Amino acid sequence: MEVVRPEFLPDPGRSREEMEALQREIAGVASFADDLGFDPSDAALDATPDEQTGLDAADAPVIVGVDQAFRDDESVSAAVAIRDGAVVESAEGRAPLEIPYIPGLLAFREGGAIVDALESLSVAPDALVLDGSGRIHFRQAGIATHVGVLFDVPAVGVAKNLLCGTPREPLADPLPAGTRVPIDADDSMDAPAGTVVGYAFQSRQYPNPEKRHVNPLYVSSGHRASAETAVDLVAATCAGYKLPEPTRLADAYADELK
DNA sequence: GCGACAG
DNA sequence: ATCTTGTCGC
Repeated sequence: MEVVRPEFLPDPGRSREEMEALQREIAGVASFADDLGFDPSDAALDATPDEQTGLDAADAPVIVGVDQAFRDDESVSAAVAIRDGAVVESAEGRAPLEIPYIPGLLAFREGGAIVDALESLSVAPDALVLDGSGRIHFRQAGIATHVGVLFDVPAVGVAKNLLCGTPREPLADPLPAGTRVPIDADDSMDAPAGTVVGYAFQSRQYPNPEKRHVNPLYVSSGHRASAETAVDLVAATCAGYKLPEPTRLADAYADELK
């Protein structure tokens, strides 16, 4: 695929102020409304052809999971494309690590490798699933938003920890599988207070949560999807594990490359 | 000054 | 994210 907004490429050499200004600009052109072009349920891994309503495996949407691993002074990005639960293509990208990890500026540290990987992908993704936040970000432009806007493709962010925002209800330790708790914007964010910027989503849970439990995922829209649809897509691509399959596969491939 | 923060 | 074995619970 190809970058369609090169002016938004994450340049690690910019000053912090310039990076933040770019993120506000990106948030301005990002869309947090549904514009997927497919039904999230059709992204289910077990989308077996159904004579009545199902679609052919060849017509199922292509979901691309993206994740990074680090080796010495370089970032290695892995992009794994899945269609109907099967891997149709894998790509890798690399870029030198030029800046340290700074909360809120993750895209400027890892974005280069991600762009490198996605540019070498020959299939056209119907949606991207990235590790990190989308709209759950101080300036509503997390790494999922940044990458989604760069390529103008639907994107969702899946994080294991909450960067900012406030769960509408306190997150009980063992949340039942399937639970969705809205994440409201707080004072640290640009979004108007009360805006639902994402969801805490319990993708799976152990049989006896009282003894051992799984923490929820923090899902947010990156681009061209609503917060609800972002969760629907993640829920459809989970296969019994905490992380959605596209992410798990990209994670494993990135480690393999490293 | 203190707190708080994806990967 | 990464450094790392066993161990607990399912």
